[in-house]
Amino acid sequence: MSDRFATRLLTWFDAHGRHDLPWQHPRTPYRVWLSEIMLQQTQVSVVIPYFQRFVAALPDLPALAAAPRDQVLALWSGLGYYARARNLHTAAQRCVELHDGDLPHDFDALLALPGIGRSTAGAILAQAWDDRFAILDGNVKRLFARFHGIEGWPGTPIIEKQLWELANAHLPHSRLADFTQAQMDLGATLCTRANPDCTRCPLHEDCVAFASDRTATLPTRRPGKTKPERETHVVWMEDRDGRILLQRRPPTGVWASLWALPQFDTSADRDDWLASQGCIASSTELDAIEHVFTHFRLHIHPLRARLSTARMRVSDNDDQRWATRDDLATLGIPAPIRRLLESTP
DNA sequence: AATACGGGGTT
DNA sequence: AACCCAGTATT
Repeated sequence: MSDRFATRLLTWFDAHGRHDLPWQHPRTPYRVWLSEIMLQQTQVSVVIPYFQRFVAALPDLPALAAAPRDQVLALWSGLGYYARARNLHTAAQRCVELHDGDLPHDFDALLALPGIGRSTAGAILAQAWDDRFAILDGNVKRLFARFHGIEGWPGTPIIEKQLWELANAHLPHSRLADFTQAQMDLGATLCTRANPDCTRCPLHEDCVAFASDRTATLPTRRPGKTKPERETHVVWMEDRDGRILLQRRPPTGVWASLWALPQFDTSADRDDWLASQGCIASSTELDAIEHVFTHFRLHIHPLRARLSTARMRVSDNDDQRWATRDDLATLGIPAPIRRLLESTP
């Protein structure tokens, strides 16, 4: 049986969909997987240069599995949600151990890999193998919330369950890769969050939101909440040769395992640490940097300190290192810290 | 069921 | 300045 939704969407896709995304040529399971992970909560235009750089450095799954963790994080640096990079790396190694160096062609085996949930597993199977699985990303949620007039924030399990059922109900029996891509292309180009272009939409005749003039209020917005503010103090320490002291962040929490500046909750803690570090020739407070996360707003107070000696008592190790300006490009560094280090003379 | 997890784009 | 984006893992 042919679903009008799927039929019309596929016809539209052939004429107006995106057929030139980098992960579509060639469309291998590895490249599909990598793109799906990078695209989690991240816009296509942002992902493209990262994807190109990543596959140039690590062109296949065994290369990724064999790469040092720091290289993977460096390739990810600036994309955010760094657990994605660590999970990707771990999953690649598991594929080498368990699946002969390939991504498994099996829903449950994909789901068992770190970083792959229900939607990404479906996306990989549909895109790489034309298997009949639904996805439910932001685009698909928006499409079906509007098409069927579903009220309620899609973040709640009740609404999400309804949307999964609709996504499955509209699945065609062929062209699953194209159907998957078509939903995302429609959501990205016509059925956009703001000002959807309904007159050009192949589905508007059957769309509940269009018929009832509710495209502006569907899908229902997330309930608003005020963000807490947090403060942190960092020390930008330079030796006489201009090398910068970096410390590895703890393995969990914000910026897990990335290289950042020594960081303290209070200026008193910072000063205690500084006093223990030997001869400081000079120190200057720099302007605070504001950085907004999903769940809080962080004010970073940098102190720039210059050492009168060539190097400190501490030597390079796995959690602490003196980096030259050139080294910064090869390391995984949080975006605001990188901006600070690279924008200040 | 709620929260943690980045960074950038859009309006 | 909100709000959102090709979500997943943890609690």
